Amino acid sequence: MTSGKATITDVAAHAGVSIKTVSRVMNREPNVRPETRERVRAAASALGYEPNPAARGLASRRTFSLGLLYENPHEFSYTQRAFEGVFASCGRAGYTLLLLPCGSDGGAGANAASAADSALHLVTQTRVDGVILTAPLCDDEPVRAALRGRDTPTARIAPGAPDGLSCTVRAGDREAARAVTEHLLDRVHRRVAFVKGDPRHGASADRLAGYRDGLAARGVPWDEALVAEGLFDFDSGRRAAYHLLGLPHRPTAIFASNDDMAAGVIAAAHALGLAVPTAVSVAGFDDSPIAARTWPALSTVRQPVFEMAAAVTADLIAQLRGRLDAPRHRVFDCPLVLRDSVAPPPSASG
Amino acid sequence: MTSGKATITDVAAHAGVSIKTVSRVMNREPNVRPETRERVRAAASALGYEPNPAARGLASRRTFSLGLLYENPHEFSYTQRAFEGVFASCGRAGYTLLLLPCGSDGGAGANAASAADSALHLVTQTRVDGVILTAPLCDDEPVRAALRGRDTPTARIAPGAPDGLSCTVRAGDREAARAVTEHLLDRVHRRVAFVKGDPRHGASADRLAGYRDGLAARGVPWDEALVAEGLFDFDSGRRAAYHLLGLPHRPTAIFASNDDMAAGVIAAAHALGLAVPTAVSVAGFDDSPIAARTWPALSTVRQPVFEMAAAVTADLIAQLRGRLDAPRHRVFDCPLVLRDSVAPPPSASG
DNA sequence: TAAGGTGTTGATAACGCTGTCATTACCGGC
DNA sequence: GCCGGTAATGACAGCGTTATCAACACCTTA
Repeated sequence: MTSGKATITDVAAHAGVSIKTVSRVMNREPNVRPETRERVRAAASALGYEPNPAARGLASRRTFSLGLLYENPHEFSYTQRAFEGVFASCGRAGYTLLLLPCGSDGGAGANAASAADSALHLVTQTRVDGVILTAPLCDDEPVRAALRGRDTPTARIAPGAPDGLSCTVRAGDREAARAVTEHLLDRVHRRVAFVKGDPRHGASADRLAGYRDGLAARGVPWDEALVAEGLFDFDSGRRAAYHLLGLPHRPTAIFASNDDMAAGVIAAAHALGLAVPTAVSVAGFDDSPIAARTWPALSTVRQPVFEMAAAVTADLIAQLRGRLDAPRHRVFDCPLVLRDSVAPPPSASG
Repeated sequence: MTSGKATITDVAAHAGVSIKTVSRVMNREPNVRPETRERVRAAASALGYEPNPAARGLASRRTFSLGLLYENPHEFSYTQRAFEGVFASCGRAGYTLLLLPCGSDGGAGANAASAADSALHLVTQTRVDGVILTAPLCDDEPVRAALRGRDTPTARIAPGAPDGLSCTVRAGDREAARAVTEHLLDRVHRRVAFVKGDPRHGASADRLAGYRDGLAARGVPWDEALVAEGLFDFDSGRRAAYHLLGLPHRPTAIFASNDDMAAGVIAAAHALGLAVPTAVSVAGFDDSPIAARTWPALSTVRQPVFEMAAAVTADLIAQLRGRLDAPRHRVFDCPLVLRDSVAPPPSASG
């Protein structure tokens, strides 16, 4: 194992072929005699040869790397789980991943225009072959316009709606939210409140719609008073819960549309001296790590972020490789995860 | 703003200079007349020129990118906060960041040998200029040996001990752990238990030493029975708490050496019907996001991961740029963050 | 046997930049 | 006015790959 300074020329000389043949072997191109292929392989590994990505990129006008754009997320560790999934697919395909953080102010008011600028800048500067957009960037029109302008192939994780241009994955947000709502209605009472998510996320509207669906399915009338605003972060969940639990006729269950907000709801209930789930039931959404760490542990919906991210990334790479038959849009099911934050059905009917 | 296909040759022609001069301007090299520099700048921006990183890398034998090696972390969001800090410094310096996940099995028994292999492979394959190692990889001897063998400049975030070769940042783990212990001792009682961290992390031993220091400073004898094993994850914290709180003469305070374990301790206490902090006080370490999300919110120690990561990265880049006078080792202070999980001093002395 | 594939290989020109070194312009001092 | 030194600029050769196209070997088929 020589130090990795061998070049393709060295390998060619060692194997007694031209550099082009070595290139063919390294790139798994067809039309090389198996015997030749093997000889080149042997020479390459004997010399410890590793292709130089810069030279490869220069000659082929490709970088074999993708960019992952993200904003500092409210959603607890959602982004990191997405990273892992994207990585898994990149690794398998021999791609490299560049992370491109957007909107430096990790706070609430990330500036969309500047996110687009930084996205554009980073994409042109680093010349990635494709870009992956996580929520809420995937629904950010300026960012998307910038990318379209550069003809950058794009994958989007959890956008509001698929389009004709990019690969997308989505969770069955609406169906899952409906299932949670029905679960709550079946196990507890009639007064199930809902905490909305950040309106910039496409999923927020879907989850709200699912809540309405669930209500309708169980014949419970929609009550505007039981719907509170939220931003997908802990604090907004807590605030919403203080509001909801302070209502004259307070809800007996709160469905927060993500886990971080649900954790806030639990904290607020504790602080108000309301036991969970005895006095209030709580449900979340995502099955993020925090869901198993609250007390009581959160009943929620498992959003398979890792698998979703891995899948779109694979689709994007397939597309980059010219496979036009690759799937473009996927929807993942989100099963219920029942833990301890929802009260069992009352023994006497309510 | 033409589409970014302009090359250095176009800019040179447009500005009426040689490509070498354009190169000088783009690289901020000295010895270019201000007037010339300005003319080139104007031409570059008129043409929307962006240097091609592959060509640059090929010619200069540098990639202007760093690799960040990490393992799937037990520590809640620690890694992600480190990412952000590393990014901040990379962005400022015009470097790009490649994430290199190690030890694919995200679980407890990450294989050290394979981590070294994958580290080595990724480094040689992507030819990064330098590598940043997060805990516990920063103390992994096979990984470090592999990097040394390639002469890859390295920065380490939170290693057990600095060395002569790499840039490092560490937190004042020992001092902070001592402060927590003293705080607990001062506000509560004599029986303060300790939950150890993952022995692979250098910081674990320091925090334990700090606990001993604190005990000694307050004249409280060391009691082996009050020290439980842990692995920095929620479950190990919960298990340790069940053990500790089941002791005949149980502790009245538990100092878990990170926040995720402390969250486990709180969950266990709740489950056992012991109110926090009335019956048991709990303290954590890190001030990770979960610390503010438990109920009651966790008193802990703020480890400034973002700032630490940003600092080492800047140091590493300085070194890559040949600045030999750049700082090599930093230690950050970790202030106490007092919240609601520690009982106030008893009105009658204990 | 000749014509026309198909599979396999190589020579050589890019790719867009930086490094090296040569060249020119300009300055001050004697 | 000549010399040495330094600032400013450019010519040109790589850097290590891939792409293009030509060349050749070998098989069919007529």
